[in-house]
Parts: sequence; structure tokens; C-alpha cells
Amino acid sequence: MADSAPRRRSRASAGLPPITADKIIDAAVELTGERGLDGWSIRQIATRLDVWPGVIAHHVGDREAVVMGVTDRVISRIPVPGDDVPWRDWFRSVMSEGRTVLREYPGVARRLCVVGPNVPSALPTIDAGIRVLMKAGFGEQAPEVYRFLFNSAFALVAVEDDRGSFPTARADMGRAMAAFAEDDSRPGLAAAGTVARGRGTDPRDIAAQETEFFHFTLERSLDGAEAMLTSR
Amino acid sequence: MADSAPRRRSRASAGLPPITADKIIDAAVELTGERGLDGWSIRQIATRLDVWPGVIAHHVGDREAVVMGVTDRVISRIPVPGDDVPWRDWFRSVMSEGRTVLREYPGVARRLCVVGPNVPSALPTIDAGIRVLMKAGFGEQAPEVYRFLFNSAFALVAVEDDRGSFPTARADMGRAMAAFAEDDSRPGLAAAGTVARGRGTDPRDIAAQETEFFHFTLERSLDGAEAMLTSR
DNA sequence: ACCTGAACACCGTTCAAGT
DNA sequence: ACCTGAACACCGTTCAAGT
Repeated sequence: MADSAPRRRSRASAGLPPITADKIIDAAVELTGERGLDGWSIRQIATRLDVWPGVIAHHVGDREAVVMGVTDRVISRIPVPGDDVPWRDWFRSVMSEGRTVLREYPGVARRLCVVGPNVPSALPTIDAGIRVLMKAGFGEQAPEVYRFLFNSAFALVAVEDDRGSFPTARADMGRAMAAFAEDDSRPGLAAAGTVARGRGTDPRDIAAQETEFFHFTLERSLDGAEAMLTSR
Repeated sequence: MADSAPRRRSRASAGLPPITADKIIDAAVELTGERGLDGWSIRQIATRLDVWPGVIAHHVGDREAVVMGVTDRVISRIPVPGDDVPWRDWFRSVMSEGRTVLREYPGVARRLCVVGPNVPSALPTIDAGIRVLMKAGFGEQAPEVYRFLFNSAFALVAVEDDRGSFPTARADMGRAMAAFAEDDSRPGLAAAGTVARGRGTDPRDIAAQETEFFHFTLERSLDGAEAMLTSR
């Protein structure tokens, strides 16, 4: 098995460089890209680095610490737009690009939503986003509005990630809804069924539908925030 | 240990009634209320029912099947408002009451967001919600708007649940933000810090802040949907 | 049909002992 | 300081054997 224990007698005696916390996180980020944040074990990281499982605890800490290291590294890859653009464009940009990065590392979006500003690499984005909202006239509500917009977008990415780990879920949902198209006794479900029926079901179609719904969510959330400005 | 194997020789020979799928889901729902959907094991359910672990697979299926059974039961406890109320009130009601139920069973909100209409007991709510939106004038966009509102509310509950299983996360976040209140070089974080500083940090305060943010999110999402009506 | 009892292939974490 | 190697207390799932 590829996930079994290493064979070598000693790293030092074999002339190998010592393992570092950084190299452990590197391997964990790689595995997260392949299988998602819940798709690997401490033992698999150890096998990939050709060391015994206890070594990970020694250099990084428990599984939680490794996960936080991965999260911080992935978040740092999300580009922060310049703060000279209109606020709606700023959020559209950071969230679309953020989604692209996060979807490459399934499970990280969820973590980001949960721990938020506890991830050091998220701080520059939070600072810039709140500044942009203050400049747009949200005043002291800027932090709350930031959190709302941020959560709307990335909690949805977290759901998309989760759905990806139920291989059948996406297709099942579409098929289940489409079956209601002729249900006259339940007009709400019938309407949803009619919409579902008109849509493709192969993976490319589903990916396009997900992207479209993400942007729909984004625009509705921005509209919801904007209503705070116009109703003053 | 309370989670160890049963001792009795045979249920039948001891005059005990046979285990049913329903009783297994009962026990799983109970454990979910105590520890959350990720807080119990198949073996713990077996111990609580005083049977061997293989019995769960025999009557219900694998862990996934048990989780879906729990999800369906919990969702069925969310009351569906009458469809004679204005659409905003309808959603306010179902989402506030839904949150109350879901927070009693941590982890179920996440499942609901992921599998959606695949949970049979969610269908009456979906039907009624889309009908309410059609009556309000959303036309063929009603299913998409329903999904948006639904996701906004319950994906946030899922994040609240997750945060609950990081005992330190909530307090850490507040403290981390408050520390930025004097950071003149980062005015965005400073603004968030000032807000955080003015807030209580004991569990009751934090729960109240979470409820407040939930309602903020709800109203902003409803505003975002309403903008589709007024801009026609 | 229902359940027992064990086996299998995994987990994360800990820690004494070696180098 | 760093790593080995093993042990511990768990998992979910499977399945032959009993009743």
C-alpha cells in the first residue's frame, strides 16, 4: 500500500535533510488539493514524507494545527483587489477569485467561514474590505456588512465543496426536482421541476449552473447591502 | 466504559423486542441532540441500544444512511407557516423557527444545505415557499430566489454549528478583533475592533450577537430579493 | 429474520528508546 | 533536536456462525 509505514532506518543516517513544519504543510496542501481537507489522514502525510506518524505531532501539532496551516496557506493565495475600485466591483472581484482558489482546495472555505479573522492571511483582505465599505458610506455598519457579504459568498462555496464529496448528490437533486414538473397538486415544486427539466445534467452543465447561482447569490447580497445606503 | 460492547447473550432469549430501523434512528437523533451529527459513532449507537455494531448496518445501512435518517426526522420538526402571509413574513418565520430547531441538532443544517430536496420532509416547505414567492410576483425566478434565501439562512446556521464545535473559536475571534481597535495603520480592522470591543464576551452575550447577526443576514437577503421586484 | 462475535483495515495521539 | 517503532484506544464495515 502507498499509505503504509516507511522502511528506511533513519533519515539522518541516510543523509536526508530534516523534516520541517513547512514541508509538512506543503504535503498537506498538496493532499488537500487532491482529496479535500477531510480526505487525508495524518498517517498519509507521514507516508508521503517517508516518516513515522509521530513526527507530524512533533513539528506541527495535532490534526487541527495541520488543518489551520493548510487554511492559512490557501487563503494567502486569494488576491486582494486595489481599494480604488467601486465597492461592488471590489467584492465581486475578491469573491469570484476567492471562489476559484477555494474550490481547488475543498473544505478550506468552510474553515475560513468558521475561524474567520483567526487566519492571519485573511487580515489584509478584511482590512481592505471594511475600508472600501467605509468609503462607500456604510459608516459604522461596515464591519457587519463585510461579514454578511463575505459569509454569503464563502458559505455557499463551502456547500458546493460538500456537495462535491457526495458524488451522486448533484445529479440526484436535479433528477428529483425534474420529476415534480408534472405534479399539479404541488405547484411550487412543479415550477422548480420545470426549471430543472430545462437544464443539462452532465458535469460541465452542472458546473456552469453552480457558477451562475454563485453570481446570482453575490448580486442579491450586494443589492441587499446597497439597500442600506439608499434607504437613508 | 459506557461505549463498550453489550454483554447479554441474545435479545430473543432474554425476551427483548427486536430492534427496528426506527429505534436506531431514534437513538441517533438523541445522540445528535447531545453531541451533534459528527459527535457520535455507529458503535455508540449500538452500545446505547445494547446490540452489536453490525446490527445497525443490517437494519438501516451504513453511517450515511443513519445520518440521512436523522436529517429527515429533524427537518420534519420545522413548522411550515401558512401561505396566506406576506412573503417576507413567511420567510422570516420559517427561517427563525428553522434556526431554533436546527441549532438543537448541530450538523443537520449543513446536511440540509447539501442534500436539499433529497430530504423528503423538506418538500412541503419547498413547495410552499416557492408558491409564496410566485404569488409575490417573482414569476419563473421563484425557485432560484427560494434557493438563495434558504441557503443564506441555513448555511449561516451551519457555520454557527461548526463554530460551536471549536470551543475557543468564538471567544478567540472577539478578542483577536478587539486587539485591532488601536491599529492606526489598518483602519478597516480598527473599525471592526472598535465594534468588537463594545460587545460582551460571555456565552449569553455571544449567543445574542449571533442571533442578531442571523436576523441582519435574513433582512439583507430579503432586501436583495425584493430589489428584483422593485427594479422591474 | 435477526443477532452474535469476531475480524479487518483503518484512524489520531502518545511516548520511551534510540541516534 | 529529531526520529523510530510500537502501543493505545478508538473507528466503519463485513461476514460466518448461531438461534
